[in-house]
Amino acid sequence: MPELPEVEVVRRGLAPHVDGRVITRVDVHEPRSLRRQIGGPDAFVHAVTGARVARLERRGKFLWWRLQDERGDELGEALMTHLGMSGQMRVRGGAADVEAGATAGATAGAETAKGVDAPSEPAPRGEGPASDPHRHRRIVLHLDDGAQVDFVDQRIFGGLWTSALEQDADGLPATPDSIDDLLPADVVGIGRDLLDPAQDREAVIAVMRARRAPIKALLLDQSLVSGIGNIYADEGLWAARTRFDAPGETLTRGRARRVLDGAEAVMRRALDVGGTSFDDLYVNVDGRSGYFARSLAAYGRAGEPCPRCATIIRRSVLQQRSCFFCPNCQRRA
DNA sequence: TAAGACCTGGAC
DNA sequence: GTCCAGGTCTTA
Repeated sequence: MPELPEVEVVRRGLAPHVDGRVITRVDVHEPRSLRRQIGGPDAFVHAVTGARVARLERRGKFLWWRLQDERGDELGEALMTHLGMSGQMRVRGGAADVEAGATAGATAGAETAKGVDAPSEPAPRGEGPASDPHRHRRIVLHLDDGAQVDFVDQRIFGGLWTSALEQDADGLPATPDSIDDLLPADVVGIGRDLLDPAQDREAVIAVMRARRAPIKALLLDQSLVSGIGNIYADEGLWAARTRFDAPGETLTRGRARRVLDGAEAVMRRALDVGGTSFDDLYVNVDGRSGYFARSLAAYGRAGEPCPRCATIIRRSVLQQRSCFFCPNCQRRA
C-alpha cells in the first residue's frame, strides 16, 4: 500500500519520537517480519539493542534509522524499515507524547483533533477480534523514554532488518535529509525519488526513451526512479494524459518529462494532506488516516466518469496489477 | 519480461 | 468458495 508520500508521512511523524532516543529492548512477535535480516531475529535484536537513533532517512519507499553507539559514533549499520503492502509504524507513550498528545497528532497534518477513525487507545492486549488494533503487531521497539514503536503489518510483506552503510556512488547527499553520502547497501540499487533535489530527471528520461517496456512498468521500476507505486503511477499517467501501455521508446522527451512531473506533483499533493488511505491499513504513526483518496482522478474509479472529459474510466491489467485509465484523454502517443 | 512466491483478510 | 488488495524478490 504505502508509496512514497505515505512513507514520508511516517518518517516525519516518527522522527520527533525517536531522534536521540536509545533502543532499550526489542520484542519479536513475528520472526517472519525479520526475514530479510542476515543472521535471523537474534542478530537483529543484538544489532539494534542499545543503539541511539541519530536520524531517519528515506529514499523511495525505503525508510531507515541511522544509528550511533553510546559514544555518539556511527554504528555502520542502519535499521531498515519497509512497509510492504500493509505495514504501519505506531508510536505509544514516551516524552514526545506530552506535547503531541494535546492536539492528537505530532505530525504536520492539518486535520482536526478527531481523526477519521482514530482508535481510542489503550487497547486490549493479546490476540483478539478484528477490531483489536494490536492484532497484527509484529515487532516492538522500546525506547529509553518509555515510548514504544510498534511495527504492525497484516500481510507480513514488509519488515525490519539491518543493512551496512556504504558510500553512495555520486557523492551527493544520499537523501534530501542526509548530512553525508552514506547509504544502506540494500538501497544502493534504488534510484533517487522524484522529491530528491539530486535526482537527475533528464537521465531517467533518456533511459525510459531507450526502453521498449510500457511506460507504467518503467515508472514502477524502483531502480530507475523510486517511490512510485500502483496508485501514483496511474495518477501521474492520468495527469500527463498518457496511457499506461505506451512503450517508453515511443515517448517524446516532453511527454516523458510530463509523466514524471505529473507523478511528482500528485505525490506532493498527497504528502500535503497526509497521504492516501482507503481504509485503516494505512495510517500515520498516531493512527490517523490520510485524506488523499478523495482526490484520486483515476485509481480505483473504473466505471466512473473521467474528471477531465467524463468518459468512463476503464480497468485493465499490466504485469498482474490493475491499471485505471481514461480511454479517451489518455493517449499512447 | 513474466510468472510465481510471499501473506492475511475483506468483499462478494 | 472466488477474486481482489497500495510491494518486492526470486526463478524460469
